[in-house]
Amino acid sequence: MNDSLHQAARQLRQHIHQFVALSDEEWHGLEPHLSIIHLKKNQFMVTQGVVASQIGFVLEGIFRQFYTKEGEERTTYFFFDQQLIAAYMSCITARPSPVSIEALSDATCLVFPYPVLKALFSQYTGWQEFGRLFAEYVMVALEERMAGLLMLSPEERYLALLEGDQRHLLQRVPQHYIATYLGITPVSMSRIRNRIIPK
Amino acid sequence: MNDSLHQAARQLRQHIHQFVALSDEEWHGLEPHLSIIHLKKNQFMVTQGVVASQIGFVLEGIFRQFYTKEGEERTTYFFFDQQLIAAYMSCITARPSPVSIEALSDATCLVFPYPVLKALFSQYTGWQEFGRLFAEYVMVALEERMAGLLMLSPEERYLALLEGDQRHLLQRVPQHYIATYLGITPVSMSRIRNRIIPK
DNA sequence: ATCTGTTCTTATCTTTTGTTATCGTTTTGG
DNA sequence: CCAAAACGATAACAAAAGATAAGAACAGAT
Repeated sequence: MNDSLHQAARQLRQHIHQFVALSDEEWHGLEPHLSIIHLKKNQFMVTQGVVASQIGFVLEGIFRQFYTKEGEERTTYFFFDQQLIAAYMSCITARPSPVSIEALSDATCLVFPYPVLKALFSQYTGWQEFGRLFAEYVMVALEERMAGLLMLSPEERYLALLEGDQRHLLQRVPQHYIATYLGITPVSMSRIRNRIIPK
Repeated sequence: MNDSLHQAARQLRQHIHQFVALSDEEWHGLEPHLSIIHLKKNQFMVTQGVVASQIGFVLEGIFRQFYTKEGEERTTYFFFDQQLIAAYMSCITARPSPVSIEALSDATCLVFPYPVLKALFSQYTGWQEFGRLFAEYVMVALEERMAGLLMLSPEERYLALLEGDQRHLLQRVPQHYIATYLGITPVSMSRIRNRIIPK
């Protein structure tokens, strides 16, 4: 049974390796703090208003991150397989999370506490470097997201999604979540689809 | 004459100190690479399409960062006194910058090459930590910017600006730049102002 | 298999925003 | 100091998006 934990840990290390090559010692600083959680569809991993303290790594499943305002939800991000998942901003700032993260399917995650990661930052240069590179990675993603919202029309944003890497993955999420991700209403997105598909 | 350079360097060190306390040795790794540049109003500090390699620190002046698309410009950020200024994304990714940065007034900056900073990252733990904290700082700012664009109406975004820290500084920049910063046209922003001021 | 709730489309109506053009006013450069 | 350019407000019209509601297709649960 612990096999699955070890295998998952290996996957996470592989993922982190894309950012930085950690020594075995550095890696072993994190490994004992890993555990696996299972979530049912529609279960929350992070709840708005609570200070987030867990970092996850998606082993299986789909998640959405969203803001709520006057009962209306706006999706800001989708998380898929083999991705780090967290209300990272809340972890960093230690302020209550403005967003919730919800499983859109039954899901499995490897998780560990952010305080552990933070301690590793100051303890090991490899982890400190990972912290920088990961933050830079998120930064670039956010900049592109912001630029899209500012520069592209709703139709262009939809088309960009269709051409993106996550094209096929997004087919598994309800369209009204995608609509709010694009900053428009589901009705408006339906019109856009209608306008485009005929081609 | 070198006095001004030293004084500027002290200001930069003070600014960086908000992120991390550098040892004298760490600081001296950067100091020799600092220089001062003067820009005239409307002069570009970073040009779209060129790989940026300079980090600046605004000593005096106002700057705007903007995207261009089919001749239309959208401002993504304003930079003021005592702020680090760069097409950081371009520096990090070593890809041509999608944005330009333009002085909106005669300006003075302290500058240094990004490659120097990058070398300091791997050489000193203090600098590595600064790299992480700075990236995290930018990340949080971008997340808030994105959330604003996704969650707030144009009018709410304008009101948020009026209540922001940079309230007074923004009075010195032409309104049509602010309009594109909010993701709307100058005409639309004029309507919003009209709608609001009567109160 | 049926029932219930969700999801998506479509239609209608309203509101908001963009577009274009005009007109004072201010700023800037020669 | 003057002419030209830039700036901001406003009006009129067109285009796009939001709100709401109705209905069809689909999935999940009992």
